[in-house]
Amino acid sequence: MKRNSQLAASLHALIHMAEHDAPMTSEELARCFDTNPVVVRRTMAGLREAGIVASGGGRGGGWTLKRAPADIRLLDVYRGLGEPTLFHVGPREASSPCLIDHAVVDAMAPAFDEAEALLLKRLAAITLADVAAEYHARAACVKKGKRHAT
Amino acid sequence: MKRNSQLAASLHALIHMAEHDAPMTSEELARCFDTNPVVVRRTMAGLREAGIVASGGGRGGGWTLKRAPADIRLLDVYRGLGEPTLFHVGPREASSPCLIDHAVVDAMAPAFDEAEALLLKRLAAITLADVAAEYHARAACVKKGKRHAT
DNA sequence: GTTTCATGTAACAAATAAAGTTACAGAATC
DNA sequence: GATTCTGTAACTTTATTTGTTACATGAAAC
Repeated sequence: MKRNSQLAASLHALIHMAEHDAPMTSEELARCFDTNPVVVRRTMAGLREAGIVASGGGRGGGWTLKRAPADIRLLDVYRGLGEPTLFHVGPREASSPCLIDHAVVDAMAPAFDEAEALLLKRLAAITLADVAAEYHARAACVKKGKRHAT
Repeated sequence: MKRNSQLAASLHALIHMAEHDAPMTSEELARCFDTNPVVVRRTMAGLREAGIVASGGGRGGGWTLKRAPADIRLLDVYRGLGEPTLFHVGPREASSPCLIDHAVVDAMAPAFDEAEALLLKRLAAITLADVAAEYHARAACVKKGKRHAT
């Protein structure tokens, strides 16, 4: 099944913005992921409303972080994207009037709810600054020629 | 996004089979979910290989449970379905050579891995017998006229 | 104030994947 | 041997995301 990559892509974009002094245009960002400027704008629109990024038009315009990276939790980004459905698999709405269908949904739901709660908790514990630090660590390794196996 | 309902549908089917003495044909099961017999066979094929159900052709043929409901964990069913991707959202494979991409994936992965582990653990703790019990409880309520709000 | 460069958004096209369908071969009962 | 079921391949349909085009709007530079 096709995976929703908005969250990963957004984080990627946000780090680029954090590492960049001037605003970045949609086109610059689009080149980073090999996608389309309009896709970038669409995705960023939600993050702007969530107060995570700001956009400016005209010459020298583009996208900038509105908060410090340490102040942006992955959960915030996820929410800014409109909280897309987390699970592929899962109890669909009990569609039929069949009681078995309801029993199945009720039996499965707690497991998925718990997993979702844990995931959101973890996403709340990671900030953009953490991801940036991870990136800098990697960049330092590469400079020293200690490239990872991955 | 479209949700993979195979797990919920399979469980639904398995309960029907548990409640039914004789083998159930693909067509009977298909009617339960308002779907197609071929879809049922396709889904059940994996469960047969996992040793959860058995199928027989010819007159009086159809699908039967191969193990006791108390012996069938939801996790087994999930595995029998080929372990479809659990998450919609999530770190895609780090596609670009960009180090930031890798950093993002590495930062997100533990959160998703933990959530997945928890979910699988919960699915391992629920058996088909539990779901059947949930169903019987509901059926009893309806008989007594104490229908749920849901 | 006009030009230029950027976002904002609507409308449409392409790509992808699940689900549904048709068709027919193969196996088990009667 | 006829009937009734599964097994499976091939195709169609449908839903959703992603990509694209087009153009209106707004901000800075000159």
